[in-house]
Amino acid sequence: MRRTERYRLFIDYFSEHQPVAETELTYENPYQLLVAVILSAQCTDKRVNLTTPALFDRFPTPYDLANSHFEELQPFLRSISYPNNKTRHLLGMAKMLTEEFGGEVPEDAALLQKLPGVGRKTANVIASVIYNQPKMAVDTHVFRVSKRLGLVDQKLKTPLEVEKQLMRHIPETYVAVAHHWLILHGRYTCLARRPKCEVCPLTHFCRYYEKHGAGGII
DNA sequence: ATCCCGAGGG
DNA sequence: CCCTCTGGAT
Repeated sequence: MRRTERYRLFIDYFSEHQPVAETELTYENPYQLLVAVILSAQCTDKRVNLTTPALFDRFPTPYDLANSHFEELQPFLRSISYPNNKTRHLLGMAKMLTEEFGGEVPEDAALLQKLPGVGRKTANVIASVIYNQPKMAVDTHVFRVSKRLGLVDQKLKTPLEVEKQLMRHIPETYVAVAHHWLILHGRYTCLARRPKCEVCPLTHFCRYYEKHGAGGII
């Protein structure tokens, strides 16, 4: 099957069954989403959402965060992964945001990536969700699922390579929603360890299923 | 044991 | 390219 055909089947299915797909992180403004996405590295959204209410209550603006310090902030992040790194990231991010960007979250992905704790994936999420830019953030789910489905070469080794191939094939107007489709599919069906092929609606064009069959283990 | 909407540093 | 960070869920 040709690659363009896989994209058509993928988009057709989710357009029909999941026309609206958005992030599960809870946030009320760009600053809050930026913080939430930074915290979400190697951590479930559910756990981030348990952490952020107290955090946003104590630090409602980047200025509050910038005026804090490690010992005060770190306890808020104790129950998520990499609390020490993320404490440093948030403090550095807030400092740069307030000192260089007037407290506003920048729109440009290249500027976003200058912020401590913000890599390409996080920058693309912000640019896409907050500023409606056609950016594909490649996280662990997008990386795994797009390869399994055969949307990109299975041998690709970096998220950037996967991002480029996806962007080459997905129409701009579908990039944002397709990102969330890949996330949702990876989180609830195409699981990393034991994908639920028996209930997956995409097996008729999935390269992973074609190769491993039902119940195939990685 | 392996993974979770990664980033930074070597 | 690799490694480290590092809590919680399965």
